[in-house]
Amino acid sequence: MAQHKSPQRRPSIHDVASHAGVSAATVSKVLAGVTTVKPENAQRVFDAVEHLGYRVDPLASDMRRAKRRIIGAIMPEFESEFFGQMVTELEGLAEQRGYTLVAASSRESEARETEILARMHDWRVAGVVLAPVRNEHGPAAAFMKSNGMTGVLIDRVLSDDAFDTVSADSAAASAEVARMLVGKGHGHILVIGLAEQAATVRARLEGFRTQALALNPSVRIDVITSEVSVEPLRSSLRDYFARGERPTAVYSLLLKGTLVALSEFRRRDWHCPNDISLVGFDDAEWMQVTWPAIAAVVQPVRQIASEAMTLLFRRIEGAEGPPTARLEPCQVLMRESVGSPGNGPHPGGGDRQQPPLS
Amino acid sequence: MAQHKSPQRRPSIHDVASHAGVSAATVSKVLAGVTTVKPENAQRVFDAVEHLGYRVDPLASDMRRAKRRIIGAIMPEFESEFFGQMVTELEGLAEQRGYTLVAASSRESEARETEILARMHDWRVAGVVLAPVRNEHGPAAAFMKSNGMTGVLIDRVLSDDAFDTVSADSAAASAEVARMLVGKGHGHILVIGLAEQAATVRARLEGFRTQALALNPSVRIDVITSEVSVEPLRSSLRDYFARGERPTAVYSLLLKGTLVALSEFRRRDWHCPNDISLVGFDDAEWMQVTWPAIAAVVQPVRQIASEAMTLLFRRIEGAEGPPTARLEPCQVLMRESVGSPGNGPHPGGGDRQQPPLS
DNA sequence: ATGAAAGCGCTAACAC
DNA sequence: GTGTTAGCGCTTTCAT
Repeated sequence: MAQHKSPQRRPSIHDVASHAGVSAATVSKVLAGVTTVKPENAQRVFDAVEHLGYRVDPLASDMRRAKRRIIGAIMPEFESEFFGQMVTELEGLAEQRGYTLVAASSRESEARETEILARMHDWRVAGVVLAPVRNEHGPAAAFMKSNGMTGVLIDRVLSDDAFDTVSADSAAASAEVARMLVGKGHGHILVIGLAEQAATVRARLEGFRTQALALNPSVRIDVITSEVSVEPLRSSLRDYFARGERPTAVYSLLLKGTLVALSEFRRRDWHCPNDISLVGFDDAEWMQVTWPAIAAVVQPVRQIASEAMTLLFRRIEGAEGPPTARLEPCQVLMRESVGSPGNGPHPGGGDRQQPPLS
Repeated sequence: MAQHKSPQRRPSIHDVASHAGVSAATVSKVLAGVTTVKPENAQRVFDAVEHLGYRVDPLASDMRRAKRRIIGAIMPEFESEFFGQMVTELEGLAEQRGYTLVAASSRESEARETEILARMHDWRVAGVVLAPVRNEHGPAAAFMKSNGMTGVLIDRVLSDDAFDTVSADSAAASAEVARMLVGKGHGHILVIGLAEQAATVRARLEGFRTQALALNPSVRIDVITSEVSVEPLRSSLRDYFARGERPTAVYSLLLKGTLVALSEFRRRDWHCPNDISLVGFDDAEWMQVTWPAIAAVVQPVRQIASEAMTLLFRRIEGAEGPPTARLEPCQVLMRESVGSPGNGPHPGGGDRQQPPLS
């Protein structure tokens, strides 16, 4: 039980040393677990530590070290469940190994991403977990490379020639979605996404398309993507429907797209799954309580986080060898938003017909 | 433009000093913006800095300072939009002032909360923004107090005798919800919440009850809360409905409760707003795209964050005086999940009747 | 087995 | 104005 917690100056290693009647160096050794210290002295040190409520100052301790026990994490945003969980996991994993995690949000900006990275470099972080805004070929990864930083790239990446990468197996998951949709008889499917996240989105798209066409060569797959942000995507989608296109199912390659799709369905008073089916990449808690529940691809957050940290620490400890590119399997959650085409009312070119509600 | 970015040893202040032909102390002064340096020398320093690509090591720099330029942030979780946005805001605000934000999730555990705080104390953070799991009277705040840490308490707090507090004006927002619900003719309303977050939840409950009864003394207000976590709440709610209770509206005092309410409505095939109305504390992006859109109280995240940081830095800079307790106004977003009672089918004790969907 | 000494990279007094 | 001198709190040779 710690006592003497004076709100003022915290005890330093010297206080412990003098209290234990040994030198600071010995205290340091004892606390580092060096076994060559006389047990009796070690015990005195432990007693002094407890008595004074001494705790190592990680900042001072890191000063003398080559690599500081800090891990940087850069996520595109913190607002979604996916990245929120990711940060939580990474934090726990870092803490387990005695490291402090410093997380920052790039707010979907590559410029900010590099600035943050520079700041983390200033801190001499031991390693970085970067979830790039776009993909592994952006300026952030380049910065890390040219500054000899050690890191792991996650999420919107496929593989890299300098860093280990870990991401969800988008292609496989998308193929499974294709199997389900085509299996249910959907012959005209719209896929929506943001193209900037090139690597991942392309993988998702290709995985889907390949599997769908393999199962039914005559299936029609339309694609709407936006280069920039989510609003252009909304307009494109609106135009697409306005010109009378009537797919029986929509597959959104990202969460924001799922939201956009739902809101456009609302505008037109279309209900899932009778009027149209919907599947989205990325699950969220609300998707199982809405009416209808929304089918979704669940990314294995914990596995990605844990694999990323394992690889990262391996590199921090000096592991050599070519970078690895891990793909973690996803789970596809079929829910009520997916039905068979032609089962519901599905009025021809039907536009809005009634006020919303119920 | 920085050059000579050797991936190896980064230039130190001494490298800059010798390159500029001055002492390290002078470099330090120039970089700190001290004006008593000969302009010519200052320029040589800047040149050297640019030439070498020198950047201050914040860790080393903090060593000599009393307060380190680090702010700690502890949130109950990162997975919800509210806390995700909060961290993003806090991070930006800290960065603006040249501070690094270290964020950690207490994962809704008071024990972990204190551990994190202890670790942050080890780092000698200049200040802490704590969003306590329960309220301002928990062990975390006590720890801060007894260790003389400076901090601000946010979100699940009302006021404290040692720390400034900033939170949403739950009571006022709840009163507004009451006005809307009672105004629409609801005479039997169920309020659900988690009681542990005592301070805030009680404020919300009382704000609601007081206003509702003022408007219509005969309104019936049932309350279901759980001490522990969300699952008991679900059971209680299920029991409540199972025993035939049939309020015309539900007001959830927290996001998880809204989710639970929706999923229980689903179980019974009740639709909003025809079968029952719903309003939730805490808005989320999905609430406006689901069918129906869910009415919600929006907390002013940015204002809370900005006010908290302002107060915190004032204290860090040594401001004295009694702690303040700020309440930031919320916005109530009425949406389709709220209707007038008796407008829809609303079958008496009606249990499930049809398969779900549309 | 232990301690003295020398820093890590930087800043703050205090001379000059 | 500027440099010298001392450290911040800790770790790490390297004598002893």
